[in-house]
Amino acid sequence: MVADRAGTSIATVSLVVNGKDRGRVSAPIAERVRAAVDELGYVVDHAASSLARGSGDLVVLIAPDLSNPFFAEVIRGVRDTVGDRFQLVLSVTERGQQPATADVRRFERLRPAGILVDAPASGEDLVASVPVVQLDAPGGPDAVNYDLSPGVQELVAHLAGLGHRRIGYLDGTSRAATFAVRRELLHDAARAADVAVSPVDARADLTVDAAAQVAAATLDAWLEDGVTAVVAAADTLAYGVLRAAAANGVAIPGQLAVAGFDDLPSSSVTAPALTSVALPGADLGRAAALRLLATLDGTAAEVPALPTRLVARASTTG
Amino acid sequence: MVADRAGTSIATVSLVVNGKDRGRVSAPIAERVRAAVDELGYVVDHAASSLARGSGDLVVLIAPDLSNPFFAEVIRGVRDTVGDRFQLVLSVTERGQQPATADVRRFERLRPAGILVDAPASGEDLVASVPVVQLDAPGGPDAVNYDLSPGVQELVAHLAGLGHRRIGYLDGTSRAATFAVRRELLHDAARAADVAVSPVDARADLTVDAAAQVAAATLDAWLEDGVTAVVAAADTLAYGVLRAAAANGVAIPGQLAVAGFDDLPSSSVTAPALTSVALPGADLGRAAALRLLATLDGTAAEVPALPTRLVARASTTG
DNA sequence: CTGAAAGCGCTTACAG
DNA sequence: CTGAAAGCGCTTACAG
Repeated sequence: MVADRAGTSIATVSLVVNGKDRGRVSAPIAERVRAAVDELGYVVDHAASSLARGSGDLVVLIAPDLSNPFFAEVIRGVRDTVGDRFQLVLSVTERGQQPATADVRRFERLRPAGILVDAPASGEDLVASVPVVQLDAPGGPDAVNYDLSPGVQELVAHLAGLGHRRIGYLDGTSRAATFAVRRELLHDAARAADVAVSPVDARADLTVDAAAQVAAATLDAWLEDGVTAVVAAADTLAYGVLRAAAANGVAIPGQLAVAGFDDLPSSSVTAPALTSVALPGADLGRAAALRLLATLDGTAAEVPALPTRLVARASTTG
Repeated sequence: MVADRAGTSIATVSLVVNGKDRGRVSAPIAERVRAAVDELGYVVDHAASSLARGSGDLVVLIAPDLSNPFFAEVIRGVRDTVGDRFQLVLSVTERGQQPATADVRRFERLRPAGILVDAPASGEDLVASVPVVQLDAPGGPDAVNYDLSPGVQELVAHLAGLGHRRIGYLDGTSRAATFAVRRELLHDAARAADVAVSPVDARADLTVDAAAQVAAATLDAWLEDGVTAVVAAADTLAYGVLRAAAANGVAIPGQLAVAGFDDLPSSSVTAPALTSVALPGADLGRAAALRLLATLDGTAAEVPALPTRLVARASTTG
């Protein structure tokens, strides 16, 4: 340890550097240490510090593949909340994969203070030797979730109000539990509103390209089945429907109304602008981070589910 | 170390776990160790391992705020290349900030094998005790860059060919060097093609919302100045122009043609679809990761600049 | 082929 | 108020 060139012991330096010098180290000595630290550009070694301490100042956030811009919002919320107290590091899964137990295990090695897992594969048992908080993981323990019901009900009421009696559903291939919930809630709401959901099965990876391909292959089936509106499980999927419809001369919303989930920033500039159930990503990130911090402080805070609502735009209203 | 319940020494376990047992540990013993490891769910402690070894198996990628979906592509390229050999961890800056020296310093503590820095603030001296490769950092040492010239020239030729004689430019507020280069190249290409660039100054943060606001406030000035086409420094900025134009009844491309940089996936579904200089993000990530791996292997590979090209769509062609 | 031992750079009781 | 010492869990010469 170079900084004992301040003429003091290693232990004293450690105390000062970690701000534990209150009433343990005299002011002039602490000052000398700080000066030496500055001069030498010293920075405490994370590995050694974690080892000695038992755990470090890292918070890791494991998120699905970022091709869905929704996660950028979530990350921003986490980052703003975790702040300076911890160092946030991110990990993303491979394209189309959801975070799973193996990912948590791999990051446990880093001895983080805690782990955040966004949209994990359902049915995984995400326990670790450090606190874990899940995001958007309906049914999971220690999860912070959206309350999707109001948004979905608004959406169905909106479509029913516009006269749609039969809707198609473009699902994601994702194994995240939230997608199962979206589908179910939509079916429930439709039943209650006396709207039929077409049995035509369509599902795609969460990218515009993949969705456009699936939508192109499914458009005819939907129309033949009498579908007048398609709900996609995510905005990126809905973009694919928009693209496929444009390519095939299907008028939106004239022949087919389209809606999604997420309300991404770009959903206001699509052709036409997209109706979507807004899922405030940054809020989710903030809430989860807050919950993790509370757990670390020993003040386990229950976090209520986050509200969702419908944002109606031209892709349904014309 | 629990796993010496295999009836062997700690050292032997370490050798086996790290795959260094070839010709050092007998097969039956190695097998016994592996069995014990499996049973106990043992996983080597990263902090201790890094400490003893001097450096770990982490590769860190420091990227700007992810609200620009472009970076998701870059990350994917890096992830696919860095692969299993290293563990990729990401760090993102605060909204609107570029990676800087302080970020590199902070991650040095983790003793990564190497650090990748995407679109750093220009003028930063990003040296570290571990290899650093920069991405999209014109002028930086050890940088992997785009060759923007061909794309920009195609863009200007495209606009000139459509009869535009005076274009506006919506710049980003980002301090990343790539934005300075985009602006300069556009001016150069315009001069060569006898196209004027309007002196009307407009710059916005790289989000659709911010850009829409700036564009709304600038539209009149552009039109009064005789501008018939606007080039935005990034697609997200161009989306803002599209939104502002739609809100103000400015026809695109009739009254104003619009183009961007990046060619994001959603640029094919905007209203109208956006003309853009395509910057293949995943390729950039792959090239930079390859270069870092080569450096780590001692085989410093020079990586040529990545090609760019124009993708013309309805926002200019009508 | 295997094990005992030193050492990686810190932190934290503990003695002084 | 300060310092000497043990120990965090590994890896790697080194001796056997």
